[in-house]
Amino acid sequence: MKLQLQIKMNEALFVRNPESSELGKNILKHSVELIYEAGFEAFTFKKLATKIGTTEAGIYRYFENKHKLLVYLTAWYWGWLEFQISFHTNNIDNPSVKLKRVINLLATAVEDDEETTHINESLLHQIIISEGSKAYLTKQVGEDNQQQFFKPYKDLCAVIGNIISECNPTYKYPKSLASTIIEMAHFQNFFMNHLPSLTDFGDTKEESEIIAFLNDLVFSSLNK
Amino acid sequence: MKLQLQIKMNEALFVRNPESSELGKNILKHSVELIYEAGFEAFTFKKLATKIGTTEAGIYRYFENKHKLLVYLTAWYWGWLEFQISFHTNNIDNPSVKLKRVINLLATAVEDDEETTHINESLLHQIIISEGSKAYLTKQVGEDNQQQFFKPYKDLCAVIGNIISECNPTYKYPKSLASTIIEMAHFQNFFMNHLPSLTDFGDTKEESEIIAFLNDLVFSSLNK
DNA sequence: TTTATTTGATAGCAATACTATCACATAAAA
DNA sequence: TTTTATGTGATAGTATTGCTATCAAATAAA
Repeated sequence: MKLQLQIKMNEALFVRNPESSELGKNILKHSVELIYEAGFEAFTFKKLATKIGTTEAGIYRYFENKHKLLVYLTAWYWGWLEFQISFHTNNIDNPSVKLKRVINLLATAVEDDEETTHINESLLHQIIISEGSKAYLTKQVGEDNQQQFFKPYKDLCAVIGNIISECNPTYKYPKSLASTIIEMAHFQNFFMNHLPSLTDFGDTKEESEIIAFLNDLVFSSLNK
Repeated sequence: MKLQLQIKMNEALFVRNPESSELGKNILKHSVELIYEAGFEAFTFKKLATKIGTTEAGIYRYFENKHKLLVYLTAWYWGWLEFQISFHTNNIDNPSVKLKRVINLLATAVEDDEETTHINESLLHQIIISEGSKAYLTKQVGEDNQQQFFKPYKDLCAVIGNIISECNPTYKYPKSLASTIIEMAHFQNFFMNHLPSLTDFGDTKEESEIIAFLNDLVFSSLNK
């Protein structure tokens, strides 16, 4: 059985639904690869079109501009990750165990699941680390937020915040701690690989150390 | 007495030293204002030139491109902040008191010190919150780092890491905790103002709450 | 078989990101 | 006082980016 994971995306993120056609799926697939290779600043629809073998105008039929495409990809990622979390923490009663599992999922490089989607989750994970914050660090955050573009991110944050509150109902900052975990799972990874002196993991460059750091951080706060 | 605070900048960041001429200082002053108003993506040398009353080519005589200018401004900010920290924690023996003071400085909106420099520190602080990470979240981090562009940031992180180690010599992640404090002082501020559901401060939007959160986070970790 | 949908191909335009050149003013050096 | 160096202004030009519009061919649905 080959099960198709379909993530319901916000309609305002695209002009034409990229999941609805071959070209659309190609745009998603190759944009992930190209952003990964070239970085978001150097990424253009022209280059993407050439890579796919279509024209610039063809891309514009699906996405208004590259910012919307980036927001689409990040939203997809957060939706996908929330599914992964609900899947992997299913049937776990102990909220601390659940939270540890969540931290693992956040900070672990994902393997590409070739069966389920045309998107390479492993590359996308790297993109989220390097480019993810650029989706909201803009002048238009307000409007984008009003259009619910960041709902998947906020939902995920709420889910984690709830697990935190389960661990310790008196803890005062569940949402801020949740967003801290999410951001730091990525930033410490980026720092470790590119600006190692900002971390304590420069020598080994092991994800497991980031996980240990985050666990220490979180459970110190919750078990005071 | 009017004391001139001069921050020694990395020579590779500029073509011609902007501190060395009136036009140069104007570039710094107005670029801070323009990036603040328009955001970094919409900021161009053309617009800056028009605002100053010079030409595009005039700006290029000082900065190779807008990325270098952003890196310059962030480097300046971190240098300035390290000075503020060493100034305001001078003569404090107790490392915990020192660390609290540091968290305050990181998370508090600075007032512009019109006397000392032509740069509006208050606007620059806002720029660092919204655009700061774009200085290093690029494909060229490696080369930029080799040229020591991020030294002021790394130095600041080292300073804070040392205070953390003074507080608790057995704590295993002083540098990662330091970079976490720095980043979160800014990100929680950005979230509070633009994506409030990612924080616990959406109702009040008070900086003091971010400070309380960071203090709780840090001293829970250090006083286990 | 008609009609709607999707794509490819081409054109074009305004803005961006630069580089190059010449001339003028001014201030320091000879 | 003349020479020389320095900083700025003005103009021009080019490649790329970001985006819109139009037309025709191919394919699939009605």
